[in-house]
Amino acid sequence: MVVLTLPPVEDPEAPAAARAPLVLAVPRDHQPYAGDWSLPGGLVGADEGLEAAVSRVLADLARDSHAQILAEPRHLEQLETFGAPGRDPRGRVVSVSYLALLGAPVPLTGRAAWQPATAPPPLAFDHATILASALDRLRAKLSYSTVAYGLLADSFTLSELQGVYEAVLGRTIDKRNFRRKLAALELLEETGGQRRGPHRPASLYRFASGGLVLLDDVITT
Amino acid sequence: MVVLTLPPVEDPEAPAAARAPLVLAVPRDHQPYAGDWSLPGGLVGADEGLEAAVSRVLADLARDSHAQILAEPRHLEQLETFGAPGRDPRGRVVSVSYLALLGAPVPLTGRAAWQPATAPPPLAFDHATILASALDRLRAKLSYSTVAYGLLADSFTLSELQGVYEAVLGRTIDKRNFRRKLAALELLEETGGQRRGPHRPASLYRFASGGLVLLDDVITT
DNA sequence: ACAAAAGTGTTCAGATTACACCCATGG
DNA sequence: CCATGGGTGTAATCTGAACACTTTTGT
Repeated sequence: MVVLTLPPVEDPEAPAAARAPLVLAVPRDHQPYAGDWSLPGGLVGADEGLEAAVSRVLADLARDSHAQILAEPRHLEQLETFGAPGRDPRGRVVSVSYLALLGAPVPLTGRAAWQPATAPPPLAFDHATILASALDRLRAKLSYSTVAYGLLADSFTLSELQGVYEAVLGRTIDKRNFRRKLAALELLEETGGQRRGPHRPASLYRFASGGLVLLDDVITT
Repeated sequence: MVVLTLPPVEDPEAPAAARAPLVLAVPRDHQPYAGDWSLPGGLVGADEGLEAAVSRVLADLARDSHAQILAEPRHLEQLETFGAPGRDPRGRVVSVSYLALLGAPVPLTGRAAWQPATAPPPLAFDHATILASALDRLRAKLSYSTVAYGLLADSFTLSELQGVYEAVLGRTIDKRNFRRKLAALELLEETGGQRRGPHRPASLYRFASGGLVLLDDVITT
């Protein structure tokens, strides 16, 4: 289970790539790999669907961390399945990895913690591989779908949306071109609300079609 | 295991969509779903990797069908993992599906047979879902990668390559634009060989980089 | 008034589309 | 000599990239 999110913007002057994704990790205190971090996971019950097991793992995490929002990620999708013999020294384990996206790094009270996803601490088993595959998938999907919604609140400003693209793709995007392209795609609708601050207020938007939409091609501007 | 290929061109006048992909299927003679067709598969051994199990299943198929080529598909990749309880009435089964591509529908001597993938006979279990997901993936991937190589021989003419795109995408493509784009991508190299027939000989090409290459975007012409 | 982010057009280059004819060979 | 598929160019349009200033608010 790879749970990813983006930290809030701290230094607006910092390069886009500096706002790196965070991943939810749990420290291991038993062998093997004691002291390393691991991605949360769990066994699938004998009569449990894969999605059901994912929900259960997330619900447990939410309880342990006193962060209810973890139980309802904004986006959830299956990634790869890993089954090399020897990936767990204790015996044969096949793991079906899932990607969960959250709108913000909610504070966690338990042992789980947010770690930088692009430069994580040492990870147990083949979890570094699993994490890398999740990040690749996320980056690829930003380009041809609306997955960005998974990393935002229900309503958001155009600058916030642009910030998600910049943070995940690791480069800056031209504001005017970004907005023009977005307007042409007709995916967003104004909520009517505004985000206020020590500056001109920004209109809030939402994705017109709640969930994931695949595009022919691409936000690359 | 979804093994796909394309039939040879029969009527050059027929619309591109008429050359529909074929899928390798095996008739079931036991309950449940006796009389239906199923996708080939097998159990993963206790100390066997997933890829190793796939190779074994393919090798068995190749032996039963007297078609050695089945054991070495041109392309192989993991697809989705299916684990809903009740997908097999006999008990809990989790299936990791794989996509294998072949350059041609080799003749089969055993019980396995080629079936039209887009309008298959009744399929057992959730195999229709698995097949549909494989076709979706193949179509999507043609647009942003060189998977087409999986459905061709080692060397091929530009018209054959174009035929793969037309058959899988189900529409015709302009010959001159297709070739111009391909030239710009610099993915192909001439083998020096020629394909002869009752017409001007065609130069043979191969993909310069043996395997799969992902493109920024797209052959859409 | 000043700082901060929101919002908005135009120009240029490269890419994509549409479109039709001659060429080389086998039979 | 004819049928068959192989191979090639150009003009019109669309799309993507680069680029800077004015507006609205909070303090």
